[in-house]
Amino acid sequence: MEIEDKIETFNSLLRRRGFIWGPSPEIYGGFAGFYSYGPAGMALKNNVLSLYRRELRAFGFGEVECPTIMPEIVWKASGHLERFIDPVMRCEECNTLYRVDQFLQENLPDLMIDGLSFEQMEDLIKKNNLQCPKCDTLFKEIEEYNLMLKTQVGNNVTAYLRPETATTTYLLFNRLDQDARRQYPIKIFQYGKAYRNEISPRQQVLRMRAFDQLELQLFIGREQEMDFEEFENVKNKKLPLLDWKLQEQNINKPSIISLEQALNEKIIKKPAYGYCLYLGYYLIKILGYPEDVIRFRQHSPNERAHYADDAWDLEINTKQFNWVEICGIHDRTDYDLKRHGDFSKQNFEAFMGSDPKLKEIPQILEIAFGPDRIIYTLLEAAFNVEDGRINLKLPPTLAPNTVAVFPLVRNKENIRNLAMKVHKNLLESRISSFYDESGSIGKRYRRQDELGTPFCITIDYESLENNTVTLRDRDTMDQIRIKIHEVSELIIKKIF
RNA sequence: GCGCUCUUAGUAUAGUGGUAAGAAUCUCGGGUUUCCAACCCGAGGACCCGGGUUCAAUUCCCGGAGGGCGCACCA
Repeated sequence: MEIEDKIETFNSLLRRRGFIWGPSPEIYGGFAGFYSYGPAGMALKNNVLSLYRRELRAFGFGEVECPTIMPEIVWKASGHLERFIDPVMRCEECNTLYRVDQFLQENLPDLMIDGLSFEQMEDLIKKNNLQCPKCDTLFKEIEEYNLMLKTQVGNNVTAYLRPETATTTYLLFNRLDQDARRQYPIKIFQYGKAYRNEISPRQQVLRMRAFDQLELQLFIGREQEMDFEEFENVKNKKLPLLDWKLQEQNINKPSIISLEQALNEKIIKKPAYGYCLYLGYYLIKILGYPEDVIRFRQHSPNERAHYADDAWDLEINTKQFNWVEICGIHDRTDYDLKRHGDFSKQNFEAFMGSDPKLKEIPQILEIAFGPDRIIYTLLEAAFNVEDGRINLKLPPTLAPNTVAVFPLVRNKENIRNLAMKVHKNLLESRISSFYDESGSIGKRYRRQDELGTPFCITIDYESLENNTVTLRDRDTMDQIRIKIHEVSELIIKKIF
């Protein structure tokens, strides 16, 4: 079969080899915006997550897990109830849906539409006899389109599935403050599902209605944001930064500059925020993305979320979907804790600076990863077709199988037995080994190449004589002979 | 959500108003095989869902679901 280096080949690989399936449930025709991971995809995701958990521990982060459903008051306080509900109107004739605020701004450019209530917007429509541009039907009433999924809990109590994990982390603030013994910044992350009722989910797992988030939070004082010890260690690191002023000039090539320079040129405001940019970059780099597919893109002031004072997206350049945001870094200020303090009647003020008399509400810096987007972009970046051979160049630590073991031929009992023994020994060392004896040896190598397995071990006739095996490298296809009793040790050494 | 378009084994496809929907790859069993998708034998597996037209629908028509593209949307 001819293997072509095309995006279609990649898309079918995702399904064939059990990375991503869907939309789920496939046997019932599918439900847009919902996908499943197969064994290979899940192994990859878990490997990324274990790596991240190890790294975050080293960077001083603790992990929490909160419920995915929260009562209405939480989302009132967070601002999501207000901001995640869009005013829309539907043409009764042709059923086209319009975003009311944008429609009004276009048709009544002299008026200030931002901030008007639903009733005020409805009045404007009636007064101006606005009609559907497609079929000239008059508009009637405004409906709500709620980007949050609503549900009922217990005796008809309204609740919402969380549209982000971050808010649920903030609700723990006074617990965390005690737990951390008031040492700032408090570094916490949460991994889990979030839900958004996207109008039209597309682009596979890049815009799902149920998706994973991995969100890191720094609770930090105003003084510490500007004088941040850990910034000193990273200030010379160079990052590809595309600030919004560059974008305004239609420049889309990022400047590769050090964080210190970015701070001096006022591209970023706070050292602690610069540290967050670095941390986001570091965690993405260790997954093995090539340098030139990564950039940071700053949000323009009107693109920012309701809670953000500054926001940069870490984006990956993909073949299929161009630049894709896989991580967002937000300066959320004291917005969240202020609001939750007000709504819950709690006092979240703490002594955080050098003045022992001055209490303040902590600032929050957030680094939000979309693990599903990481998995997709990582797979796409790893996908290669080399001389008709699919080679998924995943970093060895992340590959679903670390090693595969084959008997050179399957009809020689002693070769088979030795191969199975080698495989079993690897498993006993808790190395994820895969045993395969079906088909020709070449076919077995290719199967593993498609899964990104970095090493293949083959037991041949020589193995029977001198207890050695061949170790084949995925990328070079070169083989070396090694002693059987050194296999596990060597694999571990090559991987870590 | 609107418009256009598409939907056949796991994957990528051929084809048809009427016997057994065809080949590839794939999977399983067997044979062969001293290192990169080799070969031989045998087997398995599909017309997205619902309704209509018709003696007969996978095929034509309508609706739905899902995918792609464009528009809108994307904290």
